[in-house]
Amino acid sequence: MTRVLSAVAWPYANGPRHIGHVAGFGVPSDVFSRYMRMAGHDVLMVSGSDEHGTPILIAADEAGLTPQELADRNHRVIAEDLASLGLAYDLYTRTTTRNHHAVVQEMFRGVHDNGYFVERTTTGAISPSTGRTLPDRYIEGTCPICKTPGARGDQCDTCGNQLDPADLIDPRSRINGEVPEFVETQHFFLDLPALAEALGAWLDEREATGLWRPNVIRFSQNILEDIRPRAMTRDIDWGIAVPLDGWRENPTKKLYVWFDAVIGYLSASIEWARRTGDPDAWRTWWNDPEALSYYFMGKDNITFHSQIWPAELLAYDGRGSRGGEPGEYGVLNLPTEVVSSEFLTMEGRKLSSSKKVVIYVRDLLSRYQPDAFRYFVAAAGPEAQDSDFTWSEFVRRTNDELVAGWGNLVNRTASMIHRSFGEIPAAGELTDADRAILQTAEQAFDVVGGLIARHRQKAAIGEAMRAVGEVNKYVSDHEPWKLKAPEQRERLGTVLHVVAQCVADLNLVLAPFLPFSANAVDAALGGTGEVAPMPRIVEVEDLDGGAGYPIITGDYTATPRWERRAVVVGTPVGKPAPVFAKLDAAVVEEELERLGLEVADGSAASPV
RNA sequence: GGGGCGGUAGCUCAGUCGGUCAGAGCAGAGGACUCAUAAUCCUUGGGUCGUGGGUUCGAGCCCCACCCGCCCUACCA
Repeated sequence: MTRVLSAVAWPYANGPRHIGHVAGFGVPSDVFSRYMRMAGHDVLMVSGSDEHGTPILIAADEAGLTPQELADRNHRVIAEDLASLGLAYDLYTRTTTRNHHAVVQEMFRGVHDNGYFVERTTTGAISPSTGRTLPDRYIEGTCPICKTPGARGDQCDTCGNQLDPADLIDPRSRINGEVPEFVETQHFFLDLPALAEALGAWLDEREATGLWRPNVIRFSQNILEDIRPRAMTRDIDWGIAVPLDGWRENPTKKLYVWFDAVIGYLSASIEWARRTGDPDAWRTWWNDPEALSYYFMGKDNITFHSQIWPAELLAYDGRGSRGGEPGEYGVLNLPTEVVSSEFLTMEGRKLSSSKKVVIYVRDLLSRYQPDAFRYFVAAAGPEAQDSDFTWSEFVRRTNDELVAGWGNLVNRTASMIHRSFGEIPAAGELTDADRAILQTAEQAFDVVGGLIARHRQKAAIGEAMRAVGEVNKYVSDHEPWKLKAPEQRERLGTVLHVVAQCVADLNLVLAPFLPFSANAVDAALGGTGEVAPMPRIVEVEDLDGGAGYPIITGDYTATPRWERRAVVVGTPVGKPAPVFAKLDAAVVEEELERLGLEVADGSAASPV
């Protein structure tokens, strides 16, 4: 047994999350974590809502709410959505807890005490009325190069040139239209050059394992070449206070949201431990060098997980070129693997909440089964390259593969057993063909499990579905519906027993991907319907006296093992109800209309 | 501008060390079967592997240039 930390990217709480987000970090991390639990490992899966930073402030202003009110609202929505998808977190929390603030401040002090912050004075834009930092991209004006109005402070979308916001002609705040003020301001910069050697050594060691996806390791090594100190504080009044005298009291100096967000993996582990009643329980995942940690995210987050976060850990531990000592958390493990997904597009376009090219998780789940979406993501998601979600493909995958392939196998199996025996029949003498199909089903554990462990979920579910096809073929080849004569009854029982065993095997193999239907399939074959434990939302008190909030948690100790469980002869099997809902072909048009797209020629969509 | 990734059948995508690597699924065509949500099973057509060079006995695979798409570019998260 190995301890495995599943560190899942923290959704940003400026609004509800769309299917691209959960396809990138949600489904893959849950499939992996469920599998690792079944394989007998001690998994701790943590995440939470990322609630600081400028975009939250802006969204709150637009909604007429305080940032905390906005974060409260969105945290709840996001948590409910993730739980509805069956994502089995041990703890899904948030960054506005007092526990998180305290852990972040301890990390800051550790890094500071070890000398890995440098103070620098920079020129930055602020909003005169609020004193808040105005990030480059929240300033707009006329491009000094191509003279196009509406250029952003960081880049002109028209001519593509990178800009300095101070050079914009007639600069304005995109937030409230006022003229930004450029002021000198003091900030703490993480001294990444002093950590570069240690980061490089860690990446080289990781590369040597051959496990990281090539694009992730190469990208990570590449960004090391031009490494500079990076500001870890901001002029903003929403966030975590800088825990130093003279800074702590300053209401407009806070820690950079990314400095605190990645620490969430640690703070959530600590919060989980405190809630279990064993406050040091997190240490076996973080201080034991044998423990493994996997970080799941979209590709836009790689730099924060393969550079900023390990740099924070190395600095806290005192493992950079300036030396130092670990703080009270001890020497913390660096990531074993940064598992990054690519991007999901929709109908050929980039998903964008602001441009309304979007399907929110909640909307999807209000109309379709979570497992249908999970299946699509596992089978056709952006695992190693961008992939496209289209409604026609979603309907096809659901109807032709899930319903017609797997659902039908379950249904015909249960139906025949119910009609002919009413219970799981005993097997008589086995033929070579019987043994062969049983072997195929049992081997699926090794084949599929090995692929999931290597983060090759598309190949993994493909192998599982290939095995489903072979069992369907076995049923067709052996035509149990023709074995009607009394002297054929033992053979009929044998065939149905074999099929029931194969279905039970493949159900466990598919359980990490399709947890809801795994329970339904188990029940259809007379089981208890509890092969895939589900997460739940719980309202909790803040551990340190702050406001209460909802979390996702769950008890996953009943997870079955990743191996064949012999079906029990005599288990009653009732008349089955279909496990998967077949989708009407009309949903393609309905959904495209909802998106403001129209069907062009049956499959492709074009703008209205 | 710089860095990275990708372009393979009508569609969506696999192709690990250069050597059965021209592949799968779907869509199309034909057949078998009727237990099952008209589901299942069998057979079958179809590709200049983005373009142009190069290395090699041999190149989707390695090298160079170019075209197209996407990501990052450090004060969005």
